[in-house]
Amino acid sequence: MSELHLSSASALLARSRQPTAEELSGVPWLATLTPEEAAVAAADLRVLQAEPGEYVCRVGRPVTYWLGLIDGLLKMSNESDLGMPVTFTGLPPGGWFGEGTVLKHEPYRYNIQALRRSLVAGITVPTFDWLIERSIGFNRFIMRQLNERLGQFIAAREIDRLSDPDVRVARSLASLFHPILYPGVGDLLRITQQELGYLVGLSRQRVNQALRSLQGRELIRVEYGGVRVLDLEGLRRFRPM
DNA sequence: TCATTAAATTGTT
DNA sequence: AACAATTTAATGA
Repeated sequence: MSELHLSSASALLARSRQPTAEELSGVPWLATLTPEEAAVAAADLRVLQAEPGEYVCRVGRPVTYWLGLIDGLLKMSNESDLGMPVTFTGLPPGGWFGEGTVLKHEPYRYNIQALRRSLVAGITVPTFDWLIERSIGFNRFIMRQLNERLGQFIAAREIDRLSDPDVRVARSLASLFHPILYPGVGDLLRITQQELGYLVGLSRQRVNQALRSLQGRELIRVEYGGVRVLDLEGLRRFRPM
């Protein structure tokens, strides 16, 4: 996988463009704003295409945007002081991230890398601050987002401790289908078995085996280039027999 | 629109 | 890790 990264905020800016109307509909929090607020936010919104392997943001970089995913798939990793990857989280369409660091005006604490060609959206920090100061709906969205993400990170730590590969795949899928954090996913998640392997830390073969085990229990349906969830609760509760 | 070909993804060993 | 089978995407008549 290539090690491209954005050399600076200006590089990101140069490659970005204004979103189309269809792309705007993929931004879940716009609907929580008043028409006036939404107009301001939409005017500031930029989108850019991230290539596979490309870093959207890196640890330590100054924050210039609050970012979200419209289409594609990102991998979020958190590194310890020693540079050892600690937790991985998949980031499907509809997910927005970095609000914690944007709020505090601190450098990014995560690496965000595109697993495949992805369309990333962002608003500038001043606009983010403006919405926080002004919009009740936006604050509600952010508060719920922070709360849900905290729960997700706790779940991710538990998943890392699990030994049974089938359970790990089941729980990881369940967190990728989180309806509040990732409203853009729907019931069909576009992810290849290879990509899922990267996220869960398993070989593609083992992921394939786990997926058809889960399919055998009517929890999911394996499709070409994606997974359809039939029973989200069942995935969360899944235990090997 | 259809047929052909290449590329991506899956299923199996 | 390798291979065959399947699905999708792209191309051009």
